[in-house]
Formats: sequence, C-alpha cells, structure tokens
Amino acid sequence: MVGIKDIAKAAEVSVSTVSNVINGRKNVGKATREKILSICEEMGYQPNFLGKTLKSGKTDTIVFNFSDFDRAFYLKIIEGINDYLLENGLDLIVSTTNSSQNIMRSNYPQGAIILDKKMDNKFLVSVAGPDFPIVVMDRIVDHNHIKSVIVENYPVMCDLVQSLIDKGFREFGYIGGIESSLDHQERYQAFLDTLEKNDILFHRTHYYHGDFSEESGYRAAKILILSNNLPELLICANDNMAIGAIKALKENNYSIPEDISITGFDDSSMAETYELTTVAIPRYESGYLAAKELVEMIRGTGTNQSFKINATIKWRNTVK
Amino acid sequence: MVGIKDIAKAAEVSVSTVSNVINGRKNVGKATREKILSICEEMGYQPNFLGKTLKSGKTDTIVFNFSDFDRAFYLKIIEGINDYLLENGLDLIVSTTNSSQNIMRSNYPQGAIILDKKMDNKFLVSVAGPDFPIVVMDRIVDHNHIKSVIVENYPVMCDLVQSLIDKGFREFGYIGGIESSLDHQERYQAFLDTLEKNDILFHRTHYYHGDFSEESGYRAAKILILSNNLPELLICANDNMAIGAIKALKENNYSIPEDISITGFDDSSMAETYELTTVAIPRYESGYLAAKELVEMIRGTGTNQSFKINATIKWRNTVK
DNA sequence: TTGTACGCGTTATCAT
DNA sequence: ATGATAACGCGTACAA
Repeated sequence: MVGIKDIAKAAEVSVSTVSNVINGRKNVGKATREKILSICEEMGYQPNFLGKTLKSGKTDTIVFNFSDFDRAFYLKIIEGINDYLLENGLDLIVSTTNSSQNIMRSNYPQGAIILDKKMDNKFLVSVAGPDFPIVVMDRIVDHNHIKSVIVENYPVMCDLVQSLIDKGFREFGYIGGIESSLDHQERYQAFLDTLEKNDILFHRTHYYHGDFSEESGYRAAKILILSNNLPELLICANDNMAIGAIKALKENNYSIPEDISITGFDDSSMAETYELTTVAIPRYESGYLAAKELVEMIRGTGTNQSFKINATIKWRNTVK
Repeated sequence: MVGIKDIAKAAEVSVSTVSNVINGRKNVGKATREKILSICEEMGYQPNFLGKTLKSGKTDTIVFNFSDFDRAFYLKIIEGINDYLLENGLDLIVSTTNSSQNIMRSNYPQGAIILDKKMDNKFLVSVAGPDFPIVVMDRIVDHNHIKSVIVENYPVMCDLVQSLIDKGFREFGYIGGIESSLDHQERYQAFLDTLEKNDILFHRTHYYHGDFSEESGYRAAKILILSNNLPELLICANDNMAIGAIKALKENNYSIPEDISITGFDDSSMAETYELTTVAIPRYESGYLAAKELVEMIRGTGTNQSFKINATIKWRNTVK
C-alpha cells in the first residue's frame, strides 16, 4: 500500500508538504500542490487510518460482538446499531467471539456492544474502563463502565398469559427452551406466576422440554399428542418450537386454533407465514438503543443504569 | 486499560521483565515471575493487540464487507468465512460499507472479502496489493491481487428451464429482478437462450418487471392475473418474488401447481415453507471458499483466477 | 517548504 | 536475573 513517504519520494518533496496538501493547508505553492495531488491520484494513495489516529487516539469506531449465525434477527440488531452510528458519524466493526477479544485488546475501537454469551464477564470487566465503555445485551454485569440493555421477557409474558386467561383459557401446556438460559427462565417464571395469581393449576405433566429449535418443538408436540391429553392452549418459549409443534399437530390432523391454540415468542420471519400469535421483540430498536447508550457513555453523558426494552404481543390466528 | 507499564510499576520491575514473563521466557527468577503473574491477574492485564502487532506487522485478521441487512443468507456467508478462518487460525472482522474503507485503510487486516456492491472497484484497486489481496464476491475485477468468487447463475438456470421443457412445459411467464443487476441479466438470458434452443417462442407480454422484493412479485402476479392469460409456468428471478406471486395467486383462488407452476431462485428460508421449487445457492460454502481463496493469496500460494461456484436445483411441489 | 520529534504498547537487543 | 532503550509504522505538528 502506497503511503505518504512514497508520494513524497515520487514528488521529490518532504512528507510534511504532502501532509499539508492532503489536509488542505494553504502553506504550499500551487505548482507543488498540483503535482502532489496528481501523483496521489496516479499512485492511488489512501491515507493510513491507523497512522492518522496514532496521535489523536480517536478512531470513532465501536465493535459489536456476536457468534450465533442461526438467527436472522442478528442482522436486524446490526442494522440498528449501524444506523445509529452512521447518523452520529461513528463507524462499526462486527466481530465473532474468537476475533473480538483481539480487537477489544487493541486500542482500535472506543467501545463495544456485546451480545455473545460466550464472551465472559471477567474479560469484559478487565477491558472496560472510562476510555472503553461497554454495553452488554441480554445480561447484567455490575461495573461502572458496563451498561446493560435488556429485553424484558417477564412483563410481556405475564401480559400474554393474562390476556389468554381473560379470553377464557384454563388448560395450558408449555414447551420450554434451554433451561439454563435467562430467556427460558424469565418466560417460564412469568407463565407460572401469572397462572398462580389467577389460581389456575398447572400440571407439570403439561410441561415439555425443548432447546429453542424447531425440531425440539416438533418432538415435544409429538409426545404431547401421544399423551392423548391435549391442553386448550400451548405456549412455546420461542417461535421455532411453536412452528415445529404446529407441523407435528397438522401432521396428526389437528386444526389450529380449533383443536388447540398456540403461541410463540420472538416474532421471527416465519411467524407471520404461520399466522402465529407471538411476542415481537424490537430487534432493530434494541440495536439502535444499545448504540445510543454506548455513544453516550463514550461522550461521557451516559450512565451504567440498565436499559429495558419492551416487547409487544402480536395477535394472529393461532389463538382462538 | 491496564498495560505492561502499569504492571511494571506495580511490581516494581522493568517492562522488559514483565514482557519476559508474559512471553514465557526463562530468564526471570521464580519469585519475580510469580509476583508479576499475580499482579497481572489482579489488575486484569490484557496484552494490547495492536502494540504487539506493531513489530510483526502480522495481525492474521481479514475483513469481510457487506451492507445489505435484509437478506438472512448473509449470515450464512459470514459463518462460512468464519469457520474457514477459525480452522486456519485467522480472525475475522466484519464491516459495513461506511466503516470498511477506514478499516481497509489501516494496516490492521491482511486481506478483504468484498460483497458490498457499493464498494467501488477504483477503491479496491487502490488498496489491493501483494500485502493486501482481496476476494470479491459476485463481480469481476481485473487486478493481479483481486480474485473473484462468483456463483454461476447461467448454467443452472439453463438446466432448470431445460428440465421444465423436458417435463412438457411450453408456455412460460417470467418475473424479472432489477434489470441493472448481474443476477437478473444472467438468469434472464439463460432463460431466453434455453427457450430459443428448444424453438419455444417467448412472448414479451409474459415478462413482468420486479425488483427482487416480495411486494413486487405480488404486484406482478396481480397484473398477470388481470391479463386473463395465465402461462403454464411462472419463473421468478428470486424466491421473494415467487412467494409474492404465490400469495397473489392464492388470494385469487388459483391452485399451485394445478393451475400454474412456479419456480424461484435462492432457496431462501421461506422457500421450504412454501414448498417452492427453486435454485439453491450454497451460501455457507461460498463464504468458506472465498475465505480459502483469500488465505491462499495471503500465503502466496493462490492465484487471481476467478472461482466459480455451482448452484443446484431443488425440486419441490410448486411445479407439476 | 523542510526536518524531525512524537504518539501508541510491545518486543528485541544489549548492558549491567 | 534484570534494566534501559531503540525499534516497529505512519501521519501530524511545530520549529527552523
């Protein structure tokens, strides 16, 4: 890559003069200026970004870290982050877990947004600081320079279940997700709490294990069908499992919602196709807001107070 | 962020000694070594990646550039790239157009994979070189250090159309994509050429404009329905438009494939749901191969010969 | 206009 | 066994 030195040599001037021309300063003769500019053009000179920031230390770049390639909504989050940064004159780099530690250990980015669960808190605490604030999504880290942006699972799931009860449902089935995940725990707890609040008994036999995959929802529904004891309504901890369940039920000639109602969680792209009643998590917005919170911390105006994002219920046709 | 100097100060030793400990050299006393290690642990020392690479110049990191957030398959490409790099001990950073020029103008990455159409050839030519090879996807740039990895639209579309002719179809309709796009041009040309080869006449009235969006496919099919002159089969330049067309046809009580057969292109996630016959482009593999080609160029063993990737037909139930 | 010190964090070399 | 310091790369800024 051709640098300022190459240009200086080719133009037979000093690097300072080249620098002055590039930065539009006036202390350069017209002839020299034009000569240098034409040589820059010829040789395809591109200023080295790192060299430039060496003095100022400001790259105006932040890093976003994720690692799960199976969920299309990650692109939505990136888009939200990207848009906010673009509007505010900042740059984004995205990295997957293995590379992000290297990037975060450089002085290149000025902050980070972390989604990847594999990025452990200890590491985050060790790199976070006044000059490197971090926003973590969907988890909470107690640190002065780490802020959490989390989607509220609990209240919206309470709302959903309460609304269903208000519609008259009493016999519930539940397909859970990976049980160590916070998402699963919060959603399931909200479900249990709301039933209890309404004095509705939930039989543990109507709980089915899943792992958030469509396949696991399919299997769970197969088992449920074999039990010969269909609940009125099946709540699934996410859309993928709900869709798997729908497929299994349809294969066994059950009609939805006539024979059984179903709800999901996520509002994935497939949810609309299946007319699935679900909970919409504003992915784009959460990315946008995470970026906003991070930039405010970089500018010194933000706080490390957790930021909560509300999800909303999407009523479609899988509920009677 | 705590650096080697901070550790040296805290341990009351020189930076050299700290460096020696960190790099596992043996010329350090046991007591000093342990003291330094424990202080590193305590203070959460993380070696600065850029500082380290300042000497070697080798970051073993490459950059992938894209900008379209609407297509979920981009994640698949990233996954393919990521996997290859991981297997080969390299790191990946992903950037969107606005930030990638800065990154490429740093000496941070050692090569780039470019998917974004907005990244113009002139810029690529100016940064490409023996120390910075580039792989471009889905376009061709003539440069010693720029290699193309392209998906072959033409032959697979010829195959698809020929197979349909062999099945007995004679009356074709076509919904095209954005006409300036290479994808559209190649697919459409293959369609026309194959019909001509089989002496089948294609009426231009059966060509409908689209822009690759579902909405445009829906509109095109609405117009087609109004024409009261349904072809036997409707070929769509991508899946989104095919799905839009299916929705429009179903709304008007046409059965697929009884009343009209339909094909798409892409094998998007929705294609399976709609049982759409389409062309599967191996996204993961193309990312993986692009990374492989790039790394070979970095290692000095690759060439700038274009690399072609074959797509395959997925027969499903929207074709009689 | 030019020469050159400076900034970043680490590593390598040579002294002590 | 430990320390002092130059070097790495590239552009900027300031004195000459």
